[in-house]
Amino acid sequence: MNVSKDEAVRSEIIYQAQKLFQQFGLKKTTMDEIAAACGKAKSTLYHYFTSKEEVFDAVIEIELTKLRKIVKDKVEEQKTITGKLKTYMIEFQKGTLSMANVYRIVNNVSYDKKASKERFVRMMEFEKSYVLRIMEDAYDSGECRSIDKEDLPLMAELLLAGFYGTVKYLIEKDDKYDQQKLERIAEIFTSKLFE
Amino acid sequence: MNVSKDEAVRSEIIYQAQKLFQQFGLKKTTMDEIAAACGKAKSTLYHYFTSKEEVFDAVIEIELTKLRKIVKDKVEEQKTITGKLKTYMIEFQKGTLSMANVYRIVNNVSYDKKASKERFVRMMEFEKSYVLRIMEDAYDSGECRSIDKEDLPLMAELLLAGFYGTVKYLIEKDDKYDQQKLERIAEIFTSKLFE
DNA sequence: AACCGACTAATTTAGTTTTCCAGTCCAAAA
DNA sequence: TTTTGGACTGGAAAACTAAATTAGTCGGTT
Repeated sequence: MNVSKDEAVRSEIIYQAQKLFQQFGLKKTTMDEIAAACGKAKSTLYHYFTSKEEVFDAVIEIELTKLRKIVKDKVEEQKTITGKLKTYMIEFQKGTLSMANVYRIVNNVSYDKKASKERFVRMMEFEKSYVLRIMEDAYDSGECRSIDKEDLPLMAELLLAGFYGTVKYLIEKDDKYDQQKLERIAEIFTSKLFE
Repeated sequence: MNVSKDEAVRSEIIYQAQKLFQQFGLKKTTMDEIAAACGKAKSTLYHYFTSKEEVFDAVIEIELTKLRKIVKDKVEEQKTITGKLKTYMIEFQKGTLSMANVYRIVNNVSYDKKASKERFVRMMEFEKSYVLRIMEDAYDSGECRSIDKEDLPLMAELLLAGFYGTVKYLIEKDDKYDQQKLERIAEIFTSKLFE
């Protein structure tokens, strides 16, 4: 055994699991199926992961890491705080739509409410800290002087919760997704809340 | 028969149903129980309402009417648009906490997802139009000139969806309800979004 | 016209059996 | 020694059934 081989197998399991979770979701994908897709026996999987949930979390982590990289690159192209925040919202939202597993976390599509909620909160904590850093950077370099620095954490929370609450409501109500409206909402949220 | 007698029976049914729905919810309250509480036979109820759902909707309507009256009185005490909007949010939210049936609609606690979502959307449409009127009045009397009048409907929607999305998220996360934080959120939402 | 009791059709619940699947164990292979 | 696979297990979920509830109807009574 060597470490890189070990890593390769792990990656293969995650890769195959991702495809299956993507299509069928956490509940309707079995460990036997993941093992079969890898050409291995189920018990082999348990040498690399302690549980099915852990496999799923690994898949989610990979997807989120990918998504966050994309979002980060786009955000960094922006110069102003409002440009950054607006870009963040639009790109993150766009990304969730193209990643079924992440979509399920963000929109609480699950069979295990408790676990799903925990994943959502964990993800949100990370996003909040990222948005907060964007805000603090802007604050430190002299933008948005009209806001108290100690209000920034609450502002970050409000921005995210408000934005996702709004998107969710609009999706529920309209039953269709409107890219332009989304941009308009992100615009209002950022410019009004933050300029 | 006379009309006022008819109305009295209707009211009695709604009143008894309200108490039962309050305690047990829509699903776990039976028409037999409502009838028994009224001292009438079940079939009598069907002279006044065509279905159990209709009784429930009547109860909701009564509760919402009461709540809206309270909110309206409080809002009218306020002079400024931000004062009005902040008061609206806080009072409406406070009201939902004291009315179990309204609470269930607002927070989507239900056994019938589709019906519950419809009730929620219907309620929100009404609230949106009320908030919009507050905004338009303020606009017409010269407040908030920095906003396009045609943006007001979207602003009303954002305010409500954002506020409720945020409150929901905070309740989920904190698992407890903080009156002061709620006020701070309403404050930021209104002052930042609207001042 | 307002009401009731008895009825029905349909849904819900409760109980049982069967199937499935996450996770373990042990032996064999590498 | 480390990795793997096949067989196994316990517990949970699915499928099915029988029994009980309950929304809504109807014919008759006051």
